[in-house]
Amino acid sequence: MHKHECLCIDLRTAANTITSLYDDAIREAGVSATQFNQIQLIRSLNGPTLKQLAQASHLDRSTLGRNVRVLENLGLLTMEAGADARTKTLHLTRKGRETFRRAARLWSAVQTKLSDRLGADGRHQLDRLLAALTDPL
Amino acid sequence: MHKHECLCIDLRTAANTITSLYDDAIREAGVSATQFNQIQLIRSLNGPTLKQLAQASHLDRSTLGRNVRVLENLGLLTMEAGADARTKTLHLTRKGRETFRRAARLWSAVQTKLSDRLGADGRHQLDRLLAALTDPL
DNA sequence: ACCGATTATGCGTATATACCCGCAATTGAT
DNA sequence: ATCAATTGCGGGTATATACGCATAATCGGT
Repeated sequence: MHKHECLCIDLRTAANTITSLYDDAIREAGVSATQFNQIQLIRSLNGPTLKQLAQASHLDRSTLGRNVRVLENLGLLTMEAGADARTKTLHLTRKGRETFRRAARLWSAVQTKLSDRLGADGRHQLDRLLAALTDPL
Repeated sequence: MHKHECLCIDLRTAANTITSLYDDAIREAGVSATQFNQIQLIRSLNGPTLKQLAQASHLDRSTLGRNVRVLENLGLLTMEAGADARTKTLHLTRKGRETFRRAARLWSAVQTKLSDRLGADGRHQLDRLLAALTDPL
C-alpha cells in the first residue's frame, strides 16, 4: 500500500528529473531548460518588461531579474530603458535569436519523445491534474 | 491548437506552486516542505549516512549535505561519526522529533486537502503519469 | 505645481539544487 | 603489508527560486 507519499515531494522530484532530461537535450545550444523558456517568452512577448516576463513565467520578479542577468552576460539579450523610465525592456540579440532557433529544435525532440511516453490522453490528463492541484479554490 | 506547452516548465511551475502551498501549511512548525521531507526520511531510515539519505531523496549528495547543515543549525538533528570514519550518520534531536510530530499533523491536513482535489483515481493517474515520464526506458 | 501613494527595479539574504575538485578513510589486489 | 583504486564528504561555484527592504520614477488628488 500506498504510503500516501507526499504530493509535493513527488512533484518536485519529477520536475527535477524531467528538467535534467531537458537540460541534457538542449545543452549543446548553450542554454538550460529554464533559460530556453525565458528566451522563448521574451521572443513571443516582443520586448517585455521584467514584470511582464515574470508574470508570464509565474516567477517572482526578483527571480526573473537574476535569471535575465545571466542571459544578458551570455550576450543573448539586452535590457533597454522603456518609455516609462522605471522599466527595462528585454530584447533578444542576434545571438539570442540564433540560440533560440537551435535550442527550439533540440527542445522539440525531447518534448516529442516525452509526450509520446504519455500519449495524447496522458498529456491531457496530466494537464488536468496539475490544473486541479494549482488552480485557486 | 496545441500550444505544445513545455512539459518541463509545466512540471516546474506546478511543483513550485504546490511547494508554496505545503510550505505555508506547515510553516508554523518551523520547517519547509523539503526540510520536513528530510526529517521524515531521517526518522524512517534510522541514522542514515549522508549518502543513504541522498539516495532515498533522489538528490545529489552535496545538495543533501548543505540542506542537512541548515537543519543541524536549527538544532533539529546531529551528525555523528559512523563506524566507517568517512561517514557521518544523521540523528534527530528531541527538538527534531517534536518538530516532526507537529509538522506531520499540518502536512497531513494539506496533503488530504490536495489529494481530495484529485480524487483517488486522479492521484493514481498522476503517479502513473509521473512514473511514465521519469522511469528509465 | 505639489506631495503622498503606487509602481518597477535592484539588492541583501536565504533555501534548494547540481557539478567538479580535492582530501581523508577504506578496500582490494598483489 | 603495501599501494592503487574506490568511496564518502566538504567546499567552490553556479543556477533557480523567493521574500523583504530600499530607491527611483510615475501618477493622482488637491
